[in-house]
Amino acid sequence: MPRDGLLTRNQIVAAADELFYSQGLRAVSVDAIAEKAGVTKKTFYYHFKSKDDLIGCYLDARDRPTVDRFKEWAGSQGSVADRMTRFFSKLGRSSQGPRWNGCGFLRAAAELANMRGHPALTAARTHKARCERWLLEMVNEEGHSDAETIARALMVLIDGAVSQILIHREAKYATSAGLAARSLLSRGQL
Amino acid sequence: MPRDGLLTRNQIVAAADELFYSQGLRAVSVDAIAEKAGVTKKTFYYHFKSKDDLIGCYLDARDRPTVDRFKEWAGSQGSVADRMTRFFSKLGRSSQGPRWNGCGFLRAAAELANMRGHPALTAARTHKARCERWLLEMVNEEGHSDAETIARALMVLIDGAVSQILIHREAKYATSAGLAARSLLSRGQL
DNA sequence: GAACGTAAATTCACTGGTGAGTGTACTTTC
DNA sequence: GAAAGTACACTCACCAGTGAATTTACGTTC
Repeated sequence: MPRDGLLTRNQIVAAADELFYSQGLRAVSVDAIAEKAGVTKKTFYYHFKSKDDLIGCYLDARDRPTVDRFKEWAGSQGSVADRMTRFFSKLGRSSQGPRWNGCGFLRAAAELANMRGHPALTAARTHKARCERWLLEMVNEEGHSDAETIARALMVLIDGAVSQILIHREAKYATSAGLAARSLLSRGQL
Repeated sequence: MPRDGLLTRNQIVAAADELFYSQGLRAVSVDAIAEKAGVTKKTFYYHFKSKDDLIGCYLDARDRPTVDRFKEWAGSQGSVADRMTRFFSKLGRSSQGPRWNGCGFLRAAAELANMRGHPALTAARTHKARCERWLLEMVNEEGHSDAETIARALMVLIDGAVSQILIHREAKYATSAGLAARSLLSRGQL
């Protein structure tokens, strides 16, 4: 009994998102995703070329929402230093939720590190570039010299904080990252 | 034909190291490791309780050598800022080697993020704590206030740089991390 | 110092289960 | 009635882990 194709496809991606994000890419089988989506495997393969294809779509679907959440965390009031402080504070709080498992893009890149050309790596790169661009715009508006280097450093702080929290499960790494961000922005160069 | 048991065990760990680090944990089968080590699967299971057990041993074996390499990169001359600058410069260079695939501990933690209690997560935490302790000692010797926060921030910078380089395969993220480290250390507080 | 027994180390062949992906046929909508 | 969407049942490869038998090193005994 055919339902709306796009709806089915979205249900599959939603199921994949839950499963992949919580358990990892290779740990989740196509069967498990199909079952969670309430669909047979053949239907799955009607909508996606392969599991790798789905992995790419899963990450693509996560891109915008993630960046939007970041922007929301940072807010639009105050200096870049203020905004990053808020950002890291929110990150610290959010990371203590029971479902939090780090950055899906980072984890995908870690798991598929050797698969050059894999759609997931492309998606991760694209996403991280978009984050960095957002950071760069913020830094630029404030008129820092060497804004690109600063934006990259902020990106390093974000992913570093996420990684450390994932390992230790302690929010204090976000606080430390916030401190580093403030000191970076209060000078702008060396 | 029994050989020296410890020798065989080490050969298995060495094979696992190559395979796990280059391809990931779940991507590598016990069969592949046994074959690379020149041993049957049963011999493997004579030396290790399970694949998860081996994964833990693989990371444990990596701990000390990794920290030693870090110490060597940083050297012992100059201020902490100097040493971190050298460190990030070496990291940037090393990351461009053909075999480099990021941090094995981080990647293991990313792949097994949901496996609370897994030996790999314990090993990763232990290793990162050891790195952080090294950083803390360095920072303390220089008499910074709030040395713990600074050490944590340096740790964030290291793993952040490694993550960004893994994603973009560009060494410039190490340079940016070095800049952030210098600005962090040149003030020490905020 | 030769024969022996035992435990450590190893092998081959196997099992039960699960993985990704497919062939064919059915159903619904337009 | 054609095409889009879905289902069931299947293939074949691989995977983690095991059972039973075998080989070797080495300390003990005569």
